Amino acid sequence: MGTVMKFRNVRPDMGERTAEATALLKTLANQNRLKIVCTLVGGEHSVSQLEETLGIHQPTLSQQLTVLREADIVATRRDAKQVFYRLKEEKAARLVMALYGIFCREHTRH
Amino acid sequence: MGTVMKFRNVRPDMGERTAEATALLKTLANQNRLKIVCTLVGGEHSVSQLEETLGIHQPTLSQQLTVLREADIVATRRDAKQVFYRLKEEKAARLVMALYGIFCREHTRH
DNA sequence: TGATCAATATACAATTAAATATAATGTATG
DNA sequence: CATACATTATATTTAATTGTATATTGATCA
Repeated sequence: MGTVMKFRNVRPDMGERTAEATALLKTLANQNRLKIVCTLVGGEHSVSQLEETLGIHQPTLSQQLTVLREADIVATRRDAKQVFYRLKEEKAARLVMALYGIFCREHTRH
Repeated sequence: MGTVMKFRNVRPDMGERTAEATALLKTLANQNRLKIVCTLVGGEHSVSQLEETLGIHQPTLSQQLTVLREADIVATRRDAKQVFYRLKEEKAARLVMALYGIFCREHTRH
């Protein structure tokens, strides 16, 4: 109760996995990239769709998509002139869902 | 099925909250800080306990604790010479628990 | 075929921020 | 006031972000 929190029997030592976890956190710790990934949770989008939906200008968008691609978080499919992006990494999708629960619903404490 | 994922009916637009969310992600997107927060999920620790447990040398530890303090993620309590840190921000605790679920259990796709 | 347009990607440069080691300083206790 | 512990300052290195310019790729049509 109060503000202190304890989860004594869960012990998330996270140990060896902090490297992997922080890598994912870093990749998503950018407003543009987080918006992109959130959008892709709803299904694949082309670059121009993302550009219009998010209002991120094209080279910036492409650069951040490259970051996500190199982090293996997204995959692409080409259809004629357009390139469609989709989520590939389940961990990223799960993290976004968790963020959604934390930030976009008010404190559903159980 | 496959690698493509869709959550059509969940729509985490995240909208206005990306700023808040990325701020938290950024704060945790550092191995030292993530280890500290993971440790604190198990209850409060003094700086020297953290130093010993995590093997982070003392000024670095103190600097990262300052970052966490300024982000309002931890709070402190002084007992004689020692300062004890504890988690204060529930969102951070919830995010760490989510990370634990994602990285420290193998794919509990239920 | 080659000129052209539209969609996407890359290169580069400039700015700004992050990380961490070393050193110096603060502060409570005994 | 000496000690143990904790914090802050400084300096250096390294990385992230984003704008502008340019390049690539695929489609279209004269």
